[in-house]
Amino acid sequence: MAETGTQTPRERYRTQVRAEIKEHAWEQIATTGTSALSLNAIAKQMGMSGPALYRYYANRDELITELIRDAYRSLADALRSASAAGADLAVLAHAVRGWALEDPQRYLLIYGTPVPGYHAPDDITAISSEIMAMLLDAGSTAPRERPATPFDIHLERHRDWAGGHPASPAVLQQALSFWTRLHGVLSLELAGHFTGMGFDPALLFAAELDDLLTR
Amino acid sequence: MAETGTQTPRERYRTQVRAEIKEHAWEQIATTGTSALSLNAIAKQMGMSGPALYRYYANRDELITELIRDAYRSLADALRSASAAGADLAVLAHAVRGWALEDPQRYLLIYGTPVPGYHAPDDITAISSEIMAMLLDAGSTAPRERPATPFDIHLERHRDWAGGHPASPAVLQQALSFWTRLHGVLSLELAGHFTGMGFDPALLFAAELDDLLTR
DNA sequence: ATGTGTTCGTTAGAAGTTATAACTATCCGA
DNA sequence: TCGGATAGTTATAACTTCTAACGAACACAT
Repeated sequence: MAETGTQTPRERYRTQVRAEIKEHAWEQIATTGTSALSLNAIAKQMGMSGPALYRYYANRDELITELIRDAYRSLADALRSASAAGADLAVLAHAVRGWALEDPQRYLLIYGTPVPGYHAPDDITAISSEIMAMLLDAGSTAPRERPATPFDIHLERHRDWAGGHPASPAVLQQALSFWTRLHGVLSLELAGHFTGMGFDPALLFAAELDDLLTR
Repeated sequence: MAETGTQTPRERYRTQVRAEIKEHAWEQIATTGTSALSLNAIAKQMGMSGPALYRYYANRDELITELIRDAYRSLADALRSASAAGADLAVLAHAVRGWALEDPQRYLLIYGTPVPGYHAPDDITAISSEIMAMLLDAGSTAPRERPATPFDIHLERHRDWAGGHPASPAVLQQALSFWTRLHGVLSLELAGHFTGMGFDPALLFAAELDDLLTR
């Protein structure tokens, strides 16, 4: 991002082509899903022969990993700008939902069915931690008061994932429930499991969120 | 299932081969995921040439659809036998969880990322409805009493998906939350998003369930 | 018992895919 | 202006799904 001015022409061209490849990849993913992503098809769309693309991405996995990274970054950005505006968990929830509906396949690329054996590189899990930290921050502005649950006690002893965040176990639990509940509604909605049922998924989403926050 | 005695030898052989194909398919899915399922590889494993398999399944989609159908049936069976033993929602929840952990890819085949444009045939959605009905039955044995929520009012007017089940809106909502919450925890767990975080997903699952039932 | 038609499995092949190797052309910096 | 790095090409291998054409096996009726 910085240092663009000191790039050589070749470097500039290279990053530009890589970006264009990703754009075509996103288009293709949005319409046909990630499993049907074809490097060959992208190359043709860009007017070059298949193998030329391997100058820019070593293989299909590397491209997809880059897309996953970008997707995580995009989600983190959305949450960060909401957080910067002083958002509480309710606002963050609708930020997540809006981001997911904007491009369902992008959401599913992150939180959908993974290929067995795939392990995200460390920098991606770092973004994931950053997202978690934002949830914990938002939950800490109005921490819940309630009697300790068995899971609270468990979390007291297993809070490494919070990365030293000084949230109470109740807030830790709230962040986890926030994540799993919103994902529960969102992923079933995006996967089409509610189509034809008649009710409005947005209201179920709101109900689940409300139940969590007014606990 | 019935009429096995009146099957011709050819019919018997055919259903037997189809079953064997599915067994190999499940093996392959469990290790490499559904996206990497290869009809060719299955044929080789069975000692026959690739195209021979097309006598039994018209194409890859038809085989996968059959696997989805079997998975739904298996889940419905698990819930039905638990229900028959007089299970409440808590027991059903652990039945679902046990069933999912038994074969994660089988769960994800049903509830994971779908291929855009795929529509399940009617008999599969019928099984899905049957599962929903069992949740409503279980929730009706000890119906929740509580003030009506906005979502309750919405459900009052959009309850077609319940298929004429006489459950109160509160129970309808409970069944939906049951579904989405358990799926939220389970799918993230099965997708590996909790690995390395340290806490026990079973306890988060239990906490989410408890929160729903003691509401 | 002997046709006979259905069904099964084969090989051949088309049209894709990912990915590598080898070659050429282009570009950019020294 | 020259020369090495880089970009793109074609050819090829090894896959995939799936169709077509053929032969062989089998079950059933006469």
